[in-house]
Amino acid sequence: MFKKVLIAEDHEIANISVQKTLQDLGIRDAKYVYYCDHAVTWIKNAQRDGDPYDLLITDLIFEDDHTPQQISNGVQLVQAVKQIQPDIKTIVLSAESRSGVVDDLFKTHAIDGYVRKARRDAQYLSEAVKSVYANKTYKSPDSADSSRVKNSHEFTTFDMHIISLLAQGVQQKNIPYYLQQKNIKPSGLSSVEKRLNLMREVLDFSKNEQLVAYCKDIGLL
Amino acid sequence: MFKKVLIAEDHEIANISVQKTLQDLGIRDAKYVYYCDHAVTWIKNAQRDGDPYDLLITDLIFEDDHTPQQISNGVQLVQAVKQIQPDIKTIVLSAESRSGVVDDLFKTHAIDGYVRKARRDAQYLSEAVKSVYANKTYKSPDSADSSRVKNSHEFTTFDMHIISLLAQGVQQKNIPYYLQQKNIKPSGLSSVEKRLNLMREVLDFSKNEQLVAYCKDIGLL
DNA sequence: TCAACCCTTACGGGAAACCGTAAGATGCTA
DNA sequence: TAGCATCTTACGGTTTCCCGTAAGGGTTGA
Repeated sequence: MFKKVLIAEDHEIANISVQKTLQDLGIRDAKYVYYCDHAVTWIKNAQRDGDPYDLLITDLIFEDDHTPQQISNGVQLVQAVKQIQPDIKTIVLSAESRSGVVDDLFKTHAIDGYVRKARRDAQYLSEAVKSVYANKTYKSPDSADSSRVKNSHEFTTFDMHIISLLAQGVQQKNIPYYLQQKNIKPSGLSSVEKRLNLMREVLDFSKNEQLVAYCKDIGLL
Repeated sequence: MFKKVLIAEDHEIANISVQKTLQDLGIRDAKYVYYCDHAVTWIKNAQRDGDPYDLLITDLIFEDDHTPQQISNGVQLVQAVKQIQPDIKTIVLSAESRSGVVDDLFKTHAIDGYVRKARRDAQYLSEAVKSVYANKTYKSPDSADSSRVKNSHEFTTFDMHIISLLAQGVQQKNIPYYLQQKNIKPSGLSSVEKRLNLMREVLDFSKNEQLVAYCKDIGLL
């Protein structure tokens, strides 16, 4: 089993339980911190001292309490930690249920496990730690049934820029201007219109409001 | 200190920590349940056996896991329990941060304490239990900010119907038809337009896409 | 080099949404 | 009941959006 584990979780109540779960798994050396910056410091120091951590368990959202922090959320923390110690295992523990966000964690940030804070989260966390220790990835069963991909659409960054601008209240006819500002390749109004039309058609939508709602739901916005 | 305490909290991780917090306060007889209906049963039986509970600690939101329940959230639970045993003390433990909701809990449902799930929630919970035992109400300090109401907008059910229909892809000009179907009072197209215009103005938005995004963000959709 | 192709952009007609104005309906008060 | 206020609806002109067509611009391959 893992020897050294670092827990980054701002909620005291959650933090306590994670500690207890790890104890029940026979993990003695568990350090728990309430801020992302502290987590980075401990990872750094352990690495420097030749006694690195085996596993990082982190939340996604850390609440701002007016203590200025360099790193303010779990995604940034995972990135920073992997830069310091690329071989560290990571499990994310969060209430996030949107499949887009969770899938992105595995795909883009190469996390090893995801446990959604829900009914049997302690049990699933225990299973996650065991799975990850066996070099397997783990996703708690109640999280993210991304199977509902019916007639899904692979959103490009171009798509996301457009939808993001719409959600910010930019008028369609002004979108080309904003795209040029960011040096995004197709910037013509017709291209924007064509792309929106395609997205709506694939997803069987009729209005842009649906696109915005859909992207919010799956966590792309 | 309280003798008998009942904890209703579906998240295992949170439940474990609440138990531990109570133990640290010297409370031995703490029963913990994961469903509202179970809570009601235990309150009833204890009352019947002449050994009632002194305190109920409950979450607000209980996730549906396909186990059919009579009572599905903390507000309903508090109401039901007070009907069985009016003198029981109640502390709500929840992530809810909207001051309106919290204030309503104290005013309408006469709860004795509120602890927001946040950084020092375990510590605040401990303080809450002690305060409530001393017949004082308690509200955790971080749940206070009712100041962020800047240019907020109180959404009516009418507003929500309109935005919901938009998010479902209904064309604006067809919304009157849907409103009539549901016997919603103003159903004219002009009324819909006026209302949308007002909402956009109050929130300083220019497009309906922003309204949809906003409602998704604050959990109204 | 030319030609075929794909991607991007420009244009124009028609539909929908936006917005101001005013007429009608409802409700309250004197 | 008359008068006033408020809410609802109807109607138009303007803007924006939608969508099909076609022209420009770059790449590839014979």
